[in-house]
Amino acid sequence: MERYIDKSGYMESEQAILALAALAQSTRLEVFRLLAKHEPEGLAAGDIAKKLAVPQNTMSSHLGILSRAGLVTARRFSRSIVYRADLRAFQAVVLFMLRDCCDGRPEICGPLIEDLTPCCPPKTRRKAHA
Amino acid sequence: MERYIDKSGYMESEQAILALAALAQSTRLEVFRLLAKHEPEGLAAGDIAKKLAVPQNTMSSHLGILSRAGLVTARRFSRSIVYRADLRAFQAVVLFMLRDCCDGRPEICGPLIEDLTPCCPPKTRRKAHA
DNA sequence: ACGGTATTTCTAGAATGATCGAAACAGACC
DNA sequence: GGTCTGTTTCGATCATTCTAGAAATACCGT
Repeated sequence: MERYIDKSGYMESEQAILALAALAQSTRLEVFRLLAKHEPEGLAAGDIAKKLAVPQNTMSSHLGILSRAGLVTARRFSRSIVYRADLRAFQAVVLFMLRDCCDGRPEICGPLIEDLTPCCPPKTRRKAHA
Repeated sequence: MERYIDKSGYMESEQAILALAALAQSTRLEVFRLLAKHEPEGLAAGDIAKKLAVPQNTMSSHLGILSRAGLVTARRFSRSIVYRADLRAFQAVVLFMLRDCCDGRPEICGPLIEDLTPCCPPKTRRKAHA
């Protein structure tokens, strides 16, 4: 891990790896999807732990990892700490992954982007296939 | 990890975690981006190892992990084994992540998808910011 | 069959990560 | 201050992953 420092664009890559590693764990993946679903209100740490049936301290550790990865934000409301998914950060990771894809030949990855409409097809776009 | 088996949609989640874990490692992330850049021709295992300055056996292990995660495909050409990025599989992971996002309220994650045009803006879309 | 090239499997040591009990910390209410 | 509730930090254990040397496999040319 400390061997790739001299690569150009390393900082961004390091950030992406932090995010991917944070998501590559079942509990944390569920947490992120749960928080994405509960945008923009967010959810308190205890509620997340309860909902996913994980001890509070274990969940706290996971939330810390997601937070350090920049994928969630934490804000205190009196006693509770409300977590929210940072969808912009997630978007940045995806963009990083696809940045130089196909070396600028749209015919390769174009159709890929076509279908990237998860829950809400934007104005001028519609899903092309099943 | 063996505690979350009874969750609905587990198989898909397991697949996503496999992919995310595969990408959450600097060498493998570089490999995937390198292969994405070299679509659709692909690259031989040895060339990948050389390009990223990693021993062949270590690289082979990484390629095996990416392959088992479904993110790359391998095909033999005489002596060489040519690897290719499976961008469809990557797309599936992203779609899984965003599936139920915002619980069906387009105003939340709509703008997110707006900007998801990495290298090749599709027909009716153009990049909105720098 | 032999030698050479390309790649993978085997193996083991070092490093990293997950889990959770127990203790500590922070805020709210009386 | 005392005592709840909500959350995090500490510490220890257990499991997983990274890495690469050495050996094995697969294919090609002669």
